[in-house]
Amino acid sequence: MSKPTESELEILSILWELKEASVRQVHERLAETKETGYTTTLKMMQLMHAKGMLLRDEENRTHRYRPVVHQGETQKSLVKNLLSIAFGGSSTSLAMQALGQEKPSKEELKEIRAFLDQLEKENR
Amino acid sequence: MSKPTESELEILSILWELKEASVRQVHERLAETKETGYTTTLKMMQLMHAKGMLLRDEENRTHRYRPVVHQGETQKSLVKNLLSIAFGGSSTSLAMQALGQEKPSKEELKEIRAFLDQLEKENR
DNA sequence: TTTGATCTACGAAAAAAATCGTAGTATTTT
DNA sequence: AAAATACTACGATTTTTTTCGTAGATCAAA
Repeated sequence: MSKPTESELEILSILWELKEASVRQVHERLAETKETGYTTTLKMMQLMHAKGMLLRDEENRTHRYRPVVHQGETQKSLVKNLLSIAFGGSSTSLAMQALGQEKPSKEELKEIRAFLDQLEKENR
Repeated sequence: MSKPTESELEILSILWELKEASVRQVHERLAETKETGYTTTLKMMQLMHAKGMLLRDEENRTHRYRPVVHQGETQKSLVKNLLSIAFGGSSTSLAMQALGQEKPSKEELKEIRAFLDQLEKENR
């Protein structure tokens, strides 16, 4: 599947969170942070549906949408792309850049360390 | 400064690596992975120069370009953006996603662990 | 049952990004 | 010095993405 555009991603993240939603719901969320018309959101979601990015339940007059791709897969390809295009492929520097930005909590630190141990173990 | 587009980033990363280059050099590198015409690259770089993203040395007939923004700053804003738009702000999951993608070497693992220790120390 | 609100569909336009051809010069090669 | 090659400038077009108005249908409220 082709890479979602910036605005498609905005919609996707809302849907990932809500699991499923109407255009109205998505639009309301979008409008919190962004000046945009209802029909714009509608069209956007129709397009995404046409592209196969969203599933649509047309049972009721108010259609309900769900994302086709899972957040994890999308994250993976976005990271992959970012990695190659801006970090010269170095996941280490990307990771550090991220962690420096939004400091992890104690629990998260633990989690990351465990993850690193895991990686190291596999690596031989 | 506004966020670079995908193709602008491609050019930027080449320039970050070479520090400074002619259109021809950049184009040659681009062409390795991408089907594209010379004048397209030229125009692109002229545009980026006009936008203030690239410096241009016009001393000689063959102009030489250099990036204005540093890789680090750009990485920072890209990560920030990705974090909020696709990872719900969780740097931990972004970091793990990245590290899982491109496994770090032993040295890098060390580096990351040191970085984590550093973070933890600061955090109190 | 009329009025108003809410939806979808759809066409079209606007805006943003990317591509490319041509012209005019300078430089190098033959 | 003629011919081939390498550059830049620039306009224009194409492609992609985003925005929005209008029409028609359904539903809810007065």
